[in-house]
Amino acid sequence: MLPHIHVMKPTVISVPAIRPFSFAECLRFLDRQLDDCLHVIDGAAVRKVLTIMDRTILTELTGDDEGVHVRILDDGSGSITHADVRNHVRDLFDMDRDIIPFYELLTEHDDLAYMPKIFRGLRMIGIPDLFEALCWSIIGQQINLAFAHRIKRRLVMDYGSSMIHGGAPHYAFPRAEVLADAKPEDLRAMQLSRSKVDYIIGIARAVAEGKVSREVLRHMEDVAERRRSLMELSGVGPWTANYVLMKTMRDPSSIPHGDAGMIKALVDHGMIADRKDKAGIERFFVRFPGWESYTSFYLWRSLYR
DNA sequence: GTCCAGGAAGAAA
DNA sequence: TTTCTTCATGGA
Repeated sequence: MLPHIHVMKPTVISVPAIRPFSFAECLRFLDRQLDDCLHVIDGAAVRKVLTIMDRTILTELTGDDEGVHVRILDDGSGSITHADVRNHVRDLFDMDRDIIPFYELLTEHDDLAYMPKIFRGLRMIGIPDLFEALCWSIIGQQINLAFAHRIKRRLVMDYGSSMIHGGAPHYAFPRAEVLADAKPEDLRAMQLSRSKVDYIIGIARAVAEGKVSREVLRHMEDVAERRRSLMELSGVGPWTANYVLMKTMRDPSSIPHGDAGMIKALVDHGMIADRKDKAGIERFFVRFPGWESYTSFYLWRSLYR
């Protein structure tokens, strides 16, 4: 049996994007001082454990205006192909989308025309793992993001796996099979509400049993059916369903209705005067057909200037 | 003390 | 069907 030998020259995979693309702008969104435990910002690079087809690898992502460079720091079991990594990163940074039509719509809007300039190349950062997206959105319901990240960190550190690099652990979100068997009182101790504990365990079981997955959703007739299906899960309302459709399923037309941050951005931009002006919000989005998700994401981005 | 955070479910009206 | 109430906690 051969001894395990470390590869001296780490593998680097280049992933080109459809321009305009800006890795710096994507990094800016990831680095919001929110202490996200699922990636580590290190200067111009971000280290992140990627879960691809149920296996984990540790990567260091850098990039420029042309794309992303993926350095494999730990290939885990070694069974992930470069093509799989490339496809995963393309999805994570939404790199195959032509966002010029979106920029044209923004430019036509007097109060948002600054966005294609200031945020140029920003892509909607996704959450490829459906279970993570569901849990994260449930954790974040109705509480501020800093608090939500603290709760997520406790959950991930207790139930997630990690890969060591530079003496520091890098975490992957827990598998549904693990959280399906978690003790409710242990989750409750992480300052999740009793309701959210029930939601998360229930969804973990549904995902572990294969009742809910990206594949199951993808095979449905249309977005409306996917939305209905997600909302059948206890704990998933309109906001969460649309958030998951945006971040995981890459639906271009889902709006996170009721989202506190989005509404604040609309008020800040003078699009609506009253936070509960639903009709005003509907009127606003009429100007961005097919780009409602991106518009919501750029509105979120505007909150961190 | 009050109000708001990247809401949802169950009860009440 | 629409409108409260409750849930959890922290910060402004």
